[in-house]
Amino acid sequence: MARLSQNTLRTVRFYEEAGVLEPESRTRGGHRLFGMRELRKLLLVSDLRAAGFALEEIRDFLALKHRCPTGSLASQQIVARLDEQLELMNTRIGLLKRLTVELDAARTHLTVCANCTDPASFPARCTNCTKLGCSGKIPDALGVLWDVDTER
Amino acid sequence: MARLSQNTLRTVRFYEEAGVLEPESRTRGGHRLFGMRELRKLLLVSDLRAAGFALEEIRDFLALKHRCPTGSLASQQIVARLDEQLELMNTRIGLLKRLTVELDAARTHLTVCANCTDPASFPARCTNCTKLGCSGKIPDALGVLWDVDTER
DNA sequence: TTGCTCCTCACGTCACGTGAGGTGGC
DNA sequence: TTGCTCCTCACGTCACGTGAGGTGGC
Repeated sequence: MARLSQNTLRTVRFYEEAGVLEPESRTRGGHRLFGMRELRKLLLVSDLRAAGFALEEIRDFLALKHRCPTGSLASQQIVARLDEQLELMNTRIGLLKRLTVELDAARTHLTVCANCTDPASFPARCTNCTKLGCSGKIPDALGVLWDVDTER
Repeated sequence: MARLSQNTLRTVRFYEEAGVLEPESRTRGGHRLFGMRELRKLLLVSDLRAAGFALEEIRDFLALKHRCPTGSLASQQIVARLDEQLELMNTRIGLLKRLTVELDAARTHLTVCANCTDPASFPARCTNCTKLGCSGKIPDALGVLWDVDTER
């Protein structure tokens, strides 16, 4: 289970403690035995964890169908939860994308403008820079990294 | 600082303990005083944390320029680190996107195919489903949620 | 003087990591 | 019988949360 899912043994055991996974049986010596169902569940759990969801949320999410009296009610609840999760993930994707743009701008500035100004004050002054790819101002992230006041 | 950066007071203090932030001075009573420089740093730190980086990595990253003898060396090192970080963030974005596609497929299946098969076995059988938007097979995530063997 | 905010311990929590010492199973 | 893997405590860690009890500053 651990190897197939790229997790550690400790993680699998911790998920069992948390009520997310359950071995289908045990060997006489106490070794846990899992089937395909639990493996597929673990793979989904790993993805949801990587997406930033807490174990408790995940456990509740997985238990939703089991706790609904009718299938159509379960279906409704699951759709509602999926909507919440998709929204959260989209905002996370948005944040990551904005940050990549910001860091990429810093990278561009450092590489493109390396020698376009007085080396002593690099990368502070770039107002009149005419190099290709230079935005003409210091990206915020770079200002912080270089301990420079960009004053925005 | 805390309010302006959408963090808690505890978080700001913890970042100080971790050597990431430093108040520019203290009032007689011990109150921390911060300036714009630290606020801008904190905003970057918050973004990097949200992107999944550890405080220690962030601290080292911020200290890079300070620990390089020359500006051009610092520039090189920072560009190298930015490249690593951008790659990591891109893989994270990829994972999130794949998961959104998967969960969205589950959502579609639950809403579009709600009544296209025997309600008792829903959402298991969808092989001959002709509804618009139905892929004809159960998305993995939905299989797990519905505790159904999709056998892939 | 009254409120509200900030201060410092200090213990709690979440999701695991990391040995210590022992057993299982091919 | 030898290796490698698994087992159960149990304590450590990271990034904070959450009071307890006290002071600051307008």
